[in-house]
Amino acid sequence: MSQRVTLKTIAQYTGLSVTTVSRALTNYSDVANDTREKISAAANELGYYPNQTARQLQKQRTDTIGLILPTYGPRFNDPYFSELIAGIGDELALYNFDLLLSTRAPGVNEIAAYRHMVEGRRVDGLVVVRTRKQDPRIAYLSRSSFPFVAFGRSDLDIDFSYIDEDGETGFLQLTQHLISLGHCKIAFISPPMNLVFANYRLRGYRLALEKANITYKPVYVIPGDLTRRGGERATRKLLAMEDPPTAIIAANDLMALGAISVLNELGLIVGKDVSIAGFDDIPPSDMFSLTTLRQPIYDIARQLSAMLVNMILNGTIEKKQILLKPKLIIRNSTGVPLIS
Amino acid sequence: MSQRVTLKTIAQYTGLSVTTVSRALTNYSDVANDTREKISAAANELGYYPNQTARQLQKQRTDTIGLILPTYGPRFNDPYFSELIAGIGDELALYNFDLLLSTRAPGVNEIAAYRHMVEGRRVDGLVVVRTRKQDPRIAYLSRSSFPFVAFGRSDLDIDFSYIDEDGETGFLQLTQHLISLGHCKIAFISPPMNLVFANYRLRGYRLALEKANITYKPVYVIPGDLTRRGGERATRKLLAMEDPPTAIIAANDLMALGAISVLNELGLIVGKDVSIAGFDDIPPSDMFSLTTLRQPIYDIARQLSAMLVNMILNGTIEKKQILLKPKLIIRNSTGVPLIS
DNA sequence: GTGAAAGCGCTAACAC
DNA sequence: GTGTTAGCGCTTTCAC
Repeated sequence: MSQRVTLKTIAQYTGLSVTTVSRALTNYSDVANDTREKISAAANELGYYPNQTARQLQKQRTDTIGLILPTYGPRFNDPYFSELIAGIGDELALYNFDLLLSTRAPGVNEIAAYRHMVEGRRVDGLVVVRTRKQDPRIAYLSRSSFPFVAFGRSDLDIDFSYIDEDGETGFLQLTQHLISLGHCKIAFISPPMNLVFANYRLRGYRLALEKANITYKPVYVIPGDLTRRGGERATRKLLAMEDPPTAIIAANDLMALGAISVLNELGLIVGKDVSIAGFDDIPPSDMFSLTTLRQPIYDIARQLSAMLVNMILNGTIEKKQILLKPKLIIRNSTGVPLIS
Repeated sequence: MSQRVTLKTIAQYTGLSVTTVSRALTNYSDVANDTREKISAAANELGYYPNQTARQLQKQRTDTIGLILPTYGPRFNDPYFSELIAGIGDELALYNFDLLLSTRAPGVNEIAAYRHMVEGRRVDGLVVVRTRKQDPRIAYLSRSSFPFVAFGRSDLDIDFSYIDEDGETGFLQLTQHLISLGHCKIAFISPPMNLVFANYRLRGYRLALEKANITYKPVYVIPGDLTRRGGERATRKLLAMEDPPTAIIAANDLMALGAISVLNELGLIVGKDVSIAGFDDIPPSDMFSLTTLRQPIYDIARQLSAMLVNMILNGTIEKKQILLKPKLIIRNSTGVPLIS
């Protein structure tokens, strides 16, 4: 590898001091015009590029934000994450910020990964996704007064910036849609109950039942894990019941797709024999004509990143909370129940 | 934000020198046992965590590898990328490496993003994906003798490490499968032709036709862009021809899914009215019973990362080239053609 | 075994 | 306008 070109190299080459070279190259303060030109000519010629690490150390800023993906199990594959990353990446590009990414399963190592980024000063801020009720990440970041934004709320008594979907209202609407079609045996495949949105979504579901005077049956609520496999397992259980539901609401689209694939396998017709609905409206969902609640993940990710960068750049203290209404998308996976 | 704890803080606290503290904390050389204990006690108490930036500057190593996602158009969403990131992230976690990620459309800014990571010394190595025939990224990295590995080959006369799928053999098999079913009007939705794998895949397709004495018809080859929308557009064109194909091979699953969605829309039955096949075997593909060539993206990503980290850690010079055979997965999207 | 000194490459305060 | 000095936080000779 050829000898690195540093400010020193240019300084020696031009016979000027390192300081002057630095100033000329960052368009700082007053440098004589011909000096500036001489220096940038030399910089070009020598192929100078500033060492970001040195700059970071000096400026105590990394121009980087961090994201640690909570991956449950190996080989996670969730369109949610690719939309998220695309949104964050595209937005950060506008500010010349970089994204430092780790994948880590929730648990002990997880906080270590956060410490590494935070206390190791690898990033200027963090995006926290899939918030949990007693979220140790949020507790930790808040305690460290480190800049962060979250995709989702938490049950902690902590004031922080977030964007979230109003899952309660969403599932209220969705469940009411099914009820209006004539369903009263409606099952719910829930997310892991430590996730905050699990409660909101479940609450919306229960509220709709209540309003329609349908008795809430706990056996109809099966815990899922947000993966397709999880959706499949839960659906199999539900359909094996002696009094199976006529409609299944999954807490996200991926599990709903799992449900659909089980129905297909059993030769049941989606939206006829059993109605299915989800949440997210990820790319494949329209192809299955899945009734769902649309959550603009990409846009939310962009907005979150913008919020975070502004916090960092302006040192903003006040927190911003945004609650979005998901949009009900009715497709053919939900229909009137068969007369039984 | 509370005062940062550095080596100096601990040094003052314990009355020892910064050097000794550093040595004690990195388990280096000989430090008296009680000194070491005293120091780690103090470090714990004060909540010390080494500043990674400073360490990087000193060691001239970042323990980070870079990935710049070539995103065509806004809101890209390709399961290919999430599998890739998952694989890289999981593997890097084993080595305590981080991943620095950018999204950038191919073009002028793209190389700037590479320069930023390479010459700005932000990373120790790079993963290049979706290689192109005259790939400026590979040319650049090779010229800079910067460690990198690629997912895919290139037409450049450059020796570098890569893993690639044998697309030619794959598409030969896939096309022969369709021919054996009785198809002779087989269309091909190609990737952008500047991508290296486009040629291999096209070549496999043509080779199969040739071997079966089927005349190659250029009108049956439509350029796509690897997205679902692109697959839809191409399919519409193909089906509107006066002599439409009975089978459509798409260069990747995403475009194949686009083809399927057009067929559904037109009320045509997949695998019956028209056969469809793809490449990748991404998660949704099995749900559409898509015949495809399986490419283990996640595993390839892990292996690529391992190769790269080894190059970095051991300063390996010799290049490694791996060509994998994709596996033909026959499902119901391909069937015998209708008698016409 | 421990410390002093130098330096990674850069920016910033202060002189002149 | 430009140079000198100091320092970001760490590791690494080289003395003692």
